[in-house]
Amino acid sequence: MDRGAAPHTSAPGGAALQQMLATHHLPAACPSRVVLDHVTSRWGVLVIVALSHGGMRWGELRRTVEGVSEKMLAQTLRTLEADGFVDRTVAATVPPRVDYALTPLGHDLAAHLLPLMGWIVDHADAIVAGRATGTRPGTAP
Amino acid sequence: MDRGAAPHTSAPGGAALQQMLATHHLPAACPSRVVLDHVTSRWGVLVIVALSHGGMRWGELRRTVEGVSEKMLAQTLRTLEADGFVDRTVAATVPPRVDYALTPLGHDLAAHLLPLMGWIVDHADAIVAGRATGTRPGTAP
DNA sequence: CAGAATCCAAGCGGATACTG
DNA sequence: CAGTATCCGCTTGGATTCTG
Repeated sequence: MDRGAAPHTSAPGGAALQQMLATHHLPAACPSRVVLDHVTSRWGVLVIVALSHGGMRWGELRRTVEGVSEKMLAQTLRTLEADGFVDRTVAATVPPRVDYALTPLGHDLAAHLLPLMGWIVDHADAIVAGRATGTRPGTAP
Repeated sequence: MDRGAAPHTSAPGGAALQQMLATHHLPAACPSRVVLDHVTSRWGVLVIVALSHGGMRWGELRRTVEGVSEKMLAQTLRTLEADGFVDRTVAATVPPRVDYALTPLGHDLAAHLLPLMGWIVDHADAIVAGRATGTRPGTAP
Protein backbone atom coordinates (compact mmCIF):
# COMPACT_ATOMS: atom_id res chain seq x y z
CA MET A 1 0.00 0.00 0.00
CA ASP A 2 1.09 3.49 -0.59
CA ARG A 3 1.11 5.90 2.28
CA GLY A 4 1.02 9.23 0.52
CA ALA A 5 -2.07 10.34 -1.31
CA ALA A 6 -4.87 8.07 -2.39
CA PRO A 7 -4.87 4.55 -0.99
CA HIS A 8 -7.26 2.82 -3.31
CA THR A 9 -7.37 0.58 -6.33
CA SER A 10 -9.73 0.75 -9.26
CA ALA A 11 -11.64 -2.36 -8.38
CA PRO A 12 -15.34 -3.19 -8.57
CA GLY A 13 -17.70 -4.07 -5.78
CA GLY A 14 -15.88 -2.26 -3.02
CA ALA A 15 -12.78 -4.37 -3.25
CA ALA A 16 -10.81 -1.36 -2.11
CA LEU A 17 -12.85 -1.29 1.08
CA GLN A 18 -12.25 -5.00 1.63
CA GLN A 19 -8.55 -4.31 1.29
CA MET A 20 -8.77 -1.60 3.94
CA LEU A 21 -10.68 -3.88 6.27
CA ALA A 22 -8.23 -6.71 5.78
CA THR A 23 -5.33 -4.49 6.77
CA HIS A 24 -7.31 -2.89 9.58
CA HIS A 25 -6.70 0.56 8.25
CA LEU A 26 -9.26 3.22 7.32
CA PRO A 27 -6.94 6.00 6.03
CA ALA A 28 -7.69 9.56 6.99
CA ALA A 29 -6.40 10.89 3.67
CA CYS A 30 -8.82 8.80 1.67
CA PRO A 31 -11.07 10.70 -0.78
CA SER A 32 -13.98 8.61 0.41
CA ARG A 33 -13.86 10.50 3.70
CA VAL A 34 -14.91 13.68 1.90
CA VAL A 35 -17.73 12.04 -0.01
CA LEU A 36 -18.79 10.16 3.08
CA ASP A 37 -19.02 13.40 5.03
CA HIS A 38 -21.19 14.93 2.32
CA VAL A 39 -23.49 11.96 1.96
CA THR A 40 -23.83 11.39 5.68
CA SER A 41 -24.23 15.05 6.46
CA ARG A 42 -27.21 15.94 8.59
CA TRP A 43 -29.52 16.66 5.64
CA GLY A 44 -27.65 14.96 2.81
CA VAL A 45 -29.23 11.55 3.30
CA LEU A 46 -32.73 12.97 3.67
CA VAL A 47 -32.45 15.12 0.55
CA ILE A 48 -31.18 12.25 -1.58
CA VAL A 49 -33.82 9.91 -0.23
CA ALA A 50 -36.51 12.51 -0.87
CA LEU A 51 -35.37 13.02 -4.44
CA SER A 52 -35.08 9.29 -5.07
CA HIS A 53 -38.83 9.18 -5.51
CA GLY A 54 -38.72 11.84 -8.19
CA GLY A 55 -37.62 15.39 -8.90
CA MET A 56 -38.93 18.23 -6.80
CA ARG A 57 -39.07 21.98 -6.69
CA TRP A 58 -37.33 23.95 -3.99
CA GLY A 59 -40.43 24.60 -1.96
CA GLU A 60 -41.65 21.03 -2.16
CA LEU A 61 -38.25 19.76 -1.12
CA ARG A 62 -38.23 22.15 1.80
CA ARG A 63 -41.65 20.93 2.92
CA THR A 64 -40.77 17.29 2.41
CA VAL A 65 -37.54 17.32 4.37
CA GLU A 66 -39.23 18.56 7.48
CA GLY A 67 -37.07 20.60 9.81
CA VAL A 68 -34.45 21.78 7.35
CA SER A 69 -33.75 25.49 7.23
CA GLU A 70 -33.39 27.39 3.98
CA LYS A 71 -29.71 27.92 4.59
CA MET A 72 -28.99 24.27 5.23
CA LEU A 73 -31.12 23.11 2.31
CA ALA A 74 -29.31 25.45 -0.06
CA GLN A 75 -25.93 24.46 1.34
CA THR A 76 -26.68 20.74 1.17
CA LEU A 77 -28.06 21.07 -2.34
CA ARG A 78 -24.99 22.96 -3.52
CA THR A 79 -22.67 20.35 -2.09
CA LEU A 80 -24.62 17.46 -3.58
CA GLU A 81 -24.76 19.25 -6.92
CA ALA A 82 -21.01 19.84 -6.84
CA ASP A 83 -20.49 16.15 -6.11
CA GLY A 84 -22.58 15.29 -9.15
CA PHE A 85 -25.44 13.67 -7.24
CA VAL A 86 -28.08 16.31 -7.89
CA ASP A 87 -29.06 18.17 -11.02
CA ARG A 88 -30.45 21.69 -10.82
CA THR A 89 -32.80 22.95 -13.53
CA VAL A 90 -33.79 26.59 -13.68
CA ALA A 91 -36.84 27.73 -15.60
CA ALA A 92 -36.64 31.42 -16.47
CA THR A 93 -40.32 32.07 -15.87
CA VAL A 94 -41.79 35.06 -14.08
CA PRO A 95 -42.50 33.06 -10.98
CA PRO A 96 -39.04 31.54 -10.75
CA ARG A 97 -39.14 27.77 -10.85
CA VAL A 98 -36.19 25.58 -9.97
CA ASP A 99 -36.32 21.82 -10.11
CA TYR A 100 -33.96 19.41 -8.43
CA ALA A 101 -33.47 15.82 -9.47
CA LEU A 102 -30.98 13.04 -8.98
CA THR A 103 -28.37 12.46 -11.64
CA PRO A 104 -27.66 8.88 -12.75
CA LEU A 105 -24.83 8.92 -10.23
CA GLY A 106 -27.26 10.17 -7.61
CA HIS A 107 -29.72 7.38 -8.39
CA ASP A 108 -26.89 4.90 -8.13
CA LEU A 109 -26.06 6.25 -4.70
CA ALA A 110 -29.72 6.29 -3.69
CA ALA A 111 -29.97 2.63 -4.63
CA HIS A 112 -27.48 1.94 -1.86
CA LEU A 113 -28.95 4.47 0.52
CA LEU A 114 -32.59 3.39 0.37
CA PRO A 115 -32.11 -0.10 1.82
CA LEU A 116 -30.16 1.43 4.67
CA MET A 117 -32.81 4.07 5.32
CA GLY A 118 -35.52 1.47 5.07
CA TRP A 119 -33.77 -0.69 7.63
CA ILE A 120 -33.27 2.24 9.97
CA VAL A 121 -36.89 3.37 9.73
CA ASP A 122 -37.93 -0.20 10.28
CA HIS A 123 -35.84 -0.67 13.42
CA ALA A 124 -35.79 2.87 14.77
CA ASP A 125 -38.56 2.57 17.33
CA ALA A 126 -37.18 -0.64 18.78
CA ILE A 127 -33.72 0.89 19.04
CA VAL A 128 -34.91 4.12 20.60
CA ALA A 129 -37.13 2.18 22.98
CA GLY A 130 -34.15 0.05 23.98
CA ARG A 131 -32.17 3.18 24.75
CA ALA A 132 -34.88 4.57 26.98
CA THR A 133 -35.29 1.46 29.11
CA GLY A 134 -31.80 0.06 29.05
CA THR A 135 -29.08 2.64 29.44
CA ARG A 136 -29.31 6.33 30.00
CA PRO A 137 -26.09 7.93 28.81
CA GLY A 138 -27.49 11.34 28.01
CA THR A 139 -26.96 12.39 24.42
CA ALA A 140 -26.26 16.02 25.23
CA PRO A 141 -23.27 16.49 27.57
CA MET B 1 -47.01 0.23 18.27
CA ASP B 2 -48.27 3.69 18.98
CA ARG B 3 -49.09 5.95 16.10
CA GLY B 4 -49.46 9.16 17.93
CA ALA B 5 -45.99 10.64 17.66
CA ALA B 6 -44.39 8.07 15.43
CA PRO B 7 -45.63 7.95 11.87
CA HIS B 8 -44.65 4.46 10.87
CA THR B 9 -46.01 0.99 10.46
CA SER B 10 -44.45 -2.27 11.52
CA ALA B 11 -43.76 -3.49 8.04
CA PRO B 12 -40.78 -5.31 6.54
CA GLY B 13 -38.42 -4.12 3.84
CA GLY B 14 -38.74 -0.43 4.55
CA ALA B 15 -42.38 -0.20 3.64
CA ALA B 16 -42.70 2.62 6.14
CA LEU B 17 -40.09 4.57 4.20
CA GLN B 18 -41.95 3.93 0.95
CA GLN B 19 -45.04 5.32 2.61
CA MET B 20 -43.15 8.47 3.58
CA LEU B 21 -41.78 8.87 0.08
CA ALA B 22 -45.19 8.39 -1.49
CA THR B 23 -46.68 11.14 0.65
CA HIS B 24 -43.61 13.33 0.17
CA HIS B 25 -43.12 13.70 3.86
CA LEU B 26 -40.03 12.92 5.93
CA PRO B 27 -41.31 13.72 9.44
CA ALA B 28 -39.04 15.56 11.81
CA ALA B 29 -40.48 13.74 14.82
CA CYS B 30 -39.61 10.33 13.44
CA PRO B 31 -37.49 8.07 15.65
CA SER B 32 -35.43 7.19 12.61
CA ARG B 33 -34.00 10.71 12.66
CA VAL B 34 -32.28 9.93 15.95
CA VAL B 35 -30.87 6.62 14.80
CA LEU B 36 -29.91 8.14 11.47
CA ASP B 37 -27.98 10.87 13.24
CA HIS B 38 -26.11 8.28 15.30
CA VAL B 39 -25.30 6.00 12.40
CA THR B 40 -24.33 8.82 10.06
CA SER B 41 -22.35 10.65 12.69
CA ARG B 42 -18.85 11.59 11.70
CA TRP B 43 -17.22 8.47 13.12
CA GLY B 44 -20.23 6.17 13.48
CA VAL B 45 -20.03 4.72 10.00
CA LEU B 46 -16.28 4.18 10.17
CA VAL B 47 -16.44 2.46 13.56
CA ILE B 48 -19.19 0.11 12.45
CA VAL B 49 -17.44 -0.65 9.19
CA ALA B 50 -14.19 -1.28 11.05
CA LEU B 51 -15.88 -3.66 13.46
CA SER B 52 -17.72 -5.46 10.69
CA HIS B 53 -14.54 -7.33 9.92
CA GLY B 54 -14.26 -8.59 13.47
CA GLY B 55 -14.03 -7.46 17.08
CA MET B 56 -11.26 -5.15 18.17
CA ARG B 57 -9.64 -3.73 21.24
CA TRP B 58 -9.78 -0.04 22.04
CA GLY B 59 -6.26 0.70 20.86
CA GLU B 60 -6.62 -1.26 17.66
CA LEU B 61 -9.88 0.47 16.90
CA ARG B 62 -8.27 3.83 17.51
CA ARG B 63 -5.43 3.00 15.14
CA THR B 64 -7.76 1.55 12.52
CA VAL B 65 -10.14 4.47 12.38
CA GLU B 66 -7.41 6.91 11.52
CA GLY B 67 -7.96 10.46 12.66
CA VAL B 68 -10.44 9.85 15.44
CA SER B 69 -9.64 11.37 18.81
CA GLU B 70 -10.03 9.47 22.06
CA LYS B 71 -12.94 11.61 23.07
CA MET B 72 -14.84 11.10 19.85
CA LEU B 73 -14.10 7.38 19.77
CA ALA B 74 -15.38 6.96 23.31
CA GLN B 75 -18.44 9.08 22.62
CA THR B 76 -19.24 7.27 19.38
CA LEU B 77 -18.72 3.90 21.02
CA ARG B 78 -21.00 4.80 23.92
CA THR B 79 -23.75 5.94 21.59
CA LEU B 80 -23.49 2.87 19.39
CA GLU B 81 -23.47 0.68 22.48
CA ALA B 82 -26.56 2.41 23.83
CA ASP B 83 -28.29 1.86 20.51
CA GLY B 84 -27.48 -1.82 20.71
CA PHE B 85 -25.12 -1.92 17.75
CA VAL B 86 -21.91 -2.53 19.66
CA ASP B 87 -21.07 -4.89 22.48
CA ARG B 88 -18.42 -3.95 25.04
CA THR B 89 -16.49 -6.66 26.85
CA VAL B 90 -14.23 -5.82 29.76
CA ALA B 91 -11.51 -8.18 30.92
CA ALA B 92 -10.47 -7.46 34.52
CA THR B 93 -6.80 -8.08 33.91
CA VAL B 94 -3.93 -6.01 35.22
CA PRO B 95 -3.34 -4.40 31.89
CA PRO B 96 -6.95 -3.47 31.28
CA ARG B 97 -8.34 -5.03 28.14
CA VAL B 98 -11.61 -3.99 26.55
CA ASP B 99 -12.98 -5.57 23.43
CA TYR B 100 -15.60 -4.15 21.13
CA ALA B 101 -17.68 -6.16 18.72
CA LEU B 102 -20.85 -5.78 16.73
CA THR B 103 -24.04 -7.23 18.12
CA PRO B 104 -26.35 -9.19 15.80
CA LEU B 105 -28.23 -5.94 15.32
CA GLY B 106 -24.96 -4.22 14.53
CA HIS B 107 -24.05 -6.85 11.97
CA ASP B 108 -27.45 -6.44 10.43
CA LEU B 109 -26.83 -2.72 10.13
CA ALA B 110 -23.33 -3.28 8.80
CA ALA B 111 -24.76 -5.51 6.09
CA HIS B 112 -26.58 -2.45 4.79
CA LEU B 113 -23.70 -0.09 5.44
CA LEU B 114 -20.93 -2.03 3.72
CA PRO B 115 -22.36 -1.89 0.20
CA LEU B 116 -22.81 1.84 0.61
CA MET B 117 -19.27 2.33 1.88
CA GLY B 118 -17.93 0.09 -0.86
CA TRP B 119 -19.71 2.16 -3.47
CA ILE B 120 -18.45 5.41 -1.99
CA VAL B 121 -14.85 4.19 -1.79
CA ASP B 122 -15.19 2.94 -5.32
CA HIS B 123 -16.49 6.23 -6.71
CA ALA B 124 -14.82 8.70 -4.36
CA ASP B 125 -11.86 9.64 -6.51
CA ALA B 126 -13.99 10.21 -9.58
CA ILE B 127 -16.39 12.35 -7.59
CA VAL B 128 -13.69 14.40 -5.93
CA ALA B 129 -11.89 14.77 -9.24
CA GLY B 130 -15.12 15.90 -10.85
CA ARG B 131 -15.53 18.55 -8.20
CA ALA B 132 -12.05 19.94 -8.82
CA THR B 133 -11.83 19.89 -12.62
CA GLY B 134 -15.22 19.33 -14.15
CA THR B 135 -18.68 20.46 -13.24
CA ARG B 136 -18.82 23.08 -10.57
CA PRO B 137 -16.04 24.75 -8.66
CA GLY B 138 -16.56 26.54 -5.40
CA THR B 139 -16.37 23.61 -3.06
CA ALA B 140 -15.99 24.96 0.40
CA PRO B 141 -19.04 26.72 1.85
C1' DC C 1 -4.03 0.20 28.38
C1' DA C 2 -8.53 2.22 28.57
C1' DG C 3 -10.94 5.85 29.63
C1' DA C 4 -12.87 10.34 32.02
C1' DA C 5 -12.49 15.24 32.53
C1' DT C 6 -11.43 19.84 31.22
C1' DC C 7 -10.55 23.60 28.09
C1' DC C 8 -11.06 25.80 23.96
C1' DA C 9 -11.50 26.71 18.83
C1' DA C 10 -14.18 26.13 14.71
C1' DG C 11 -18.05 25.87 12.12
C1' DC C 12 -22.63 23.85 11.94
C1' DG C 13 -26.95 25.31 11.82
C1' DG C 14 -31.02 28.48 12.83
C1' DA C 15 -33.69 33.01 12.64
C1' DT C 16 -34.22 36.95 10.30
C1' DA C 17 -33.98 40.25 6.64
C1' DC C 18 -33.27 41.31 2.03
C1' DT C 19 -33.06 40.53 -3.26
C1' DG C 20 -34.28 39.20 -8.22
C1' DC D 1 -40.89 31.65 -5.58
C1' DA D 2 -36.20 30.84 -4.87
C1' DG D 3 -32.82 31.97 -3.08
C1' DT D 4 -28.62 35.02 -0.69
C1' DA D 5 -26.59 37.51 3.28
C1' DT D 6 -25.73 38.47 7.99
C1' DC D 7 -25.65 37.74 12.81
C1' DC D 8 -25.16 34.64 16.53
C1' DG D 9 -25.68 30.60 19.84
C1' DC D 10 -24.56 26.21 20.57
C1' DT D 11 -22.78 21.85 19.54
C1' DT D 12 -19.08 19.33 17.63
C1' DG D 13 -14.79 17.84 18.08
C1' DG D 14 -9.58 18.11 19.03
C1' DA D 15 -5.51 18.54 22.33
C1' DT D 16 -4.25 17.91 26.78
C1' DT D 17 -4.21 16.17 31.32
C1' DC D 18 -5.34 12.97 34.79
C1' DT D 19 -6.94 8.43 36.84
C1' DG D 20 -7.65 3.17 37.79
